[in-house]
Amino acid sequence: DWIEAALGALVSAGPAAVAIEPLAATLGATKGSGYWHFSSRSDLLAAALGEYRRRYTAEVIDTVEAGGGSPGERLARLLDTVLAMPDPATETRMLSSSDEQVLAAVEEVTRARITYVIRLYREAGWAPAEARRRGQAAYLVFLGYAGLSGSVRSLVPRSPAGRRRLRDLVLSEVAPIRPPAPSG
Amino acid sequence: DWIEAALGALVSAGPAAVAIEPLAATLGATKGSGYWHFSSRSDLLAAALGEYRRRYTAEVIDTVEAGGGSPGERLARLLDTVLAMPDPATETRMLSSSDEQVLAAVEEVTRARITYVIRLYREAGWAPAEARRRGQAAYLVFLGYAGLSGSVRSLVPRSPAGRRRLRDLVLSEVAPIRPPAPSG
Amino acid sequence: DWIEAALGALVSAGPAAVAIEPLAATLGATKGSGYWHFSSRSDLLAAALGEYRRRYTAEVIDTVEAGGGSPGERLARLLDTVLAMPDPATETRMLSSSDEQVLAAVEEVTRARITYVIRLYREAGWAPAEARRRGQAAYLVFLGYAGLSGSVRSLVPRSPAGRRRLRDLVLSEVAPIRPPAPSG
Amino acid sequence: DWIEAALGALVSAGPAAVAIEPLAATLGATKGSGYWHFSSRSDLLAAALGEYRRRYTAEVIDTVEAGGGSPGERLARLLDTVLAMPDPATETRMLSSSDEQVLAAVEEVTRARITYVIRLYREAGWAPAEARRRGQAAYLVFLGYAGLSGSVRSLVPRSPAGRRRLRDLVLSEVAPIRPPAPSG
DNA sequence: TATGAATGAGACTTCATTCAT
DNA sequence: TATGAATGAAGTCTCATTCAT
Repeated sequence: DWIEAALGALVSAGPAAVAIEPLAATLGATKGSGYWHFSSRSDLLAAALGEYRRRYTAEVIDTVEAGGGSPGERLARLLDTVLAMPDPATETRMLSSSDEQVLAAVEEVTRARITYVIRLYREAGWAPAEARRRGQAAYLVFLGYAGLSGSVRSLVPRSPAGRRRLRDLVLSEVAPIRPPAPSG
Repeated sequence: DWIEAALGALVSAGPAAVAIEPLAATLGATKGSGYWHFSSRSDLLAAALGEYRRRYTAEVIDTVEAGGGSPGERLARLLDTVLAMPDPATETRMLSSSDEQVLAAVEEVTRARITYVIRLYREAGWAPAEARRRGQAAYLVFLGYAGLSGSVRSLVPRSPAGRRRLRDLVLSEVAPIRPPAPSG
Repeated sequence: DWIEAALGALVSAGPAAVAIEPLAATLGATKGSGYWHFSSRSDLLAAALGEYRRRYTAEVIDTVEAGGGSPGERLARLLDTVLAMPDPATETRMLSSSDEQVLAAVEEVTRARITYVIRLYREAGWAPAEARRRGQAAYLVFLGYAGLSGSVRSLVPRSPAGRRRLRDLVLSEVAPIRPPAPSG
Repeated sequence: DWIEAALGALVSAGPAAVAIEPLAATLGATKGSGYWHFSSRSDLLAAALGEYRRRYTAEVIDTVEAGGGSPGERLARLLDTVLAMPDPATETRMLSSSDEQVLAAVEEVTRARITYVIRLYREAGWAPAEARRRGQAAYLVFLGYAGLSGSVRSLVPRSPAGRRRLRDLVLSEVAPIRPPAPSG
């Protein structure tokens, strides 16, 4: 229904597309109906953002955690999941919105995600400062990947094998999760 | 004049802001005037994108090259320059556009930039495949940084010192430019 | 309940405010509920107007009459009452409505009020034509006062003392109720 | 054109009717055209109110003054003019508006008109306080007349003769302009 | 080289009203 | 006796675009 359609618009076309009239047209409903469910466009957007926060952050983390395994295994699964997401450009569209509401949601999900990644590095045995650096670096690579995926696909690995290679690059070189061997 | 104002709008507010009506208001001109200079909004946007390509890619590379030095020194200067750019969110806004024209420009500048970075890694002595991987990783980090800079500033280093630290992180860990010592 | 709220809206914001949606919001009820009680907005308005006719005309006259006294004393009390009414702008709002229903109510209350005032002048001993003239003049002053009270408060006496002065002005000069002394 | 139509709507149907879409329909133009001439509905209303202030206050006073004569003659001409105005309900509609803009205009014209009437009484030889009382009383009668004219026509003299009688009532009884004879 | 005027599409919002349950 | 859901008209506003001068 409306929330599903709003989330769809948000993910596939960005916050600007979360508007009552076009969604009504999509749903075969009238705008009056939209204004029954949501008191304003802003209200509709809030609902879509709430759903986004849930599905694109909390649920992903929960699923990864539910799978268990070592921090490295979980980070690998997390990367596999997020690199395989359809519409990675969603991330970039939200990041580049100038809407306060959107920005607040972006801040929240970003913080939650980075916090989780840093936690994985901590669990893997890295010292706090080092874990933070690596977690941030890994997240920046993800965002960059999402940005390019949405536009210049030719410059970014899109095949499963390519994505696996990128995942391994992050895991072993960009921000290795396996701590250095105890001694030289 | 119009092109300057259009570039300003592009850089500070994104492709969507490159529109004839608001720019006319900014310039104290009339919409009719805008349509004399540019046959359509698309035409105006094309001009702004051309200017963007020049100033935000070619000129930056030329300046870095003109400074000379080792590949490592040049990459360091390049990072210093792009991390210090005002409005880093511009990158994200362009990346998230759905306009074909914008996307074509994005593809062109992205390709040129990555090609240059890869070249630096080549010059530093890395084998082609390795240089490509590192160049891409470095560019992804830059894009991620630009994305966060435009929205969640609190999560990204914005101070000169913080930027220097990020630059060094890229140079020495994420995608080291100094090739491994010949022997163990 | 609904009628009370409708009368409140009528008196404090005019006939246009007697609408189902806003009243439902005020009452914490739904629009559907409103349409159960009243078949249409017009029906609701009719109910509010009926209540208005009762409370703002018949009851006022009855109360004044119940107080007894000479015609002059009763007119004085009537003026005190109507000049002290909260929301005198109600009168003006109804007068300026273009709704047939409202206009019919206005005609009815106006006729009843003027008739009563003329009766007081008749009882005070004035000849029919003279009583009619004075009654009308007195009512016009009241309406003018109500009009200004709702907008340009600074130009109209709002304090109890000011209202008393206006009342006395009407009673003794604008439309004196005490008939001229029989002899010079 | 637009201003004329806006004034027409204001005078014949009240401030609420001064809206861009309906006027566009009336004029056979498009709303876009309206938004070319006026940046907003508020802007259009401001223009209409400006015109109203001019024509329904300043011009009336100027014309009356231009005719010359004693204060009594001028007040008589003023009353003849305003009692004969088409759409007297305009006054009531403006008085009962809740729009700040409209109220400000109402305050301005009311003040200007009452000031002028009081001046006539002063010129006729009345002391300041007395002139003020009479001026206000006369204006209240005018407003009351305007209110009833717009709604309950049957209760108000509409014929030229009836209006003349009302004018004379004001001039000689409600608020006599001829000062009392110097001595008993 | 512009300006002024206008058009029309698209989106926002408010309500009176209807209707199945 | 309601409630929830939906419709549609009417008004708001912003812009890209066109065009005569």
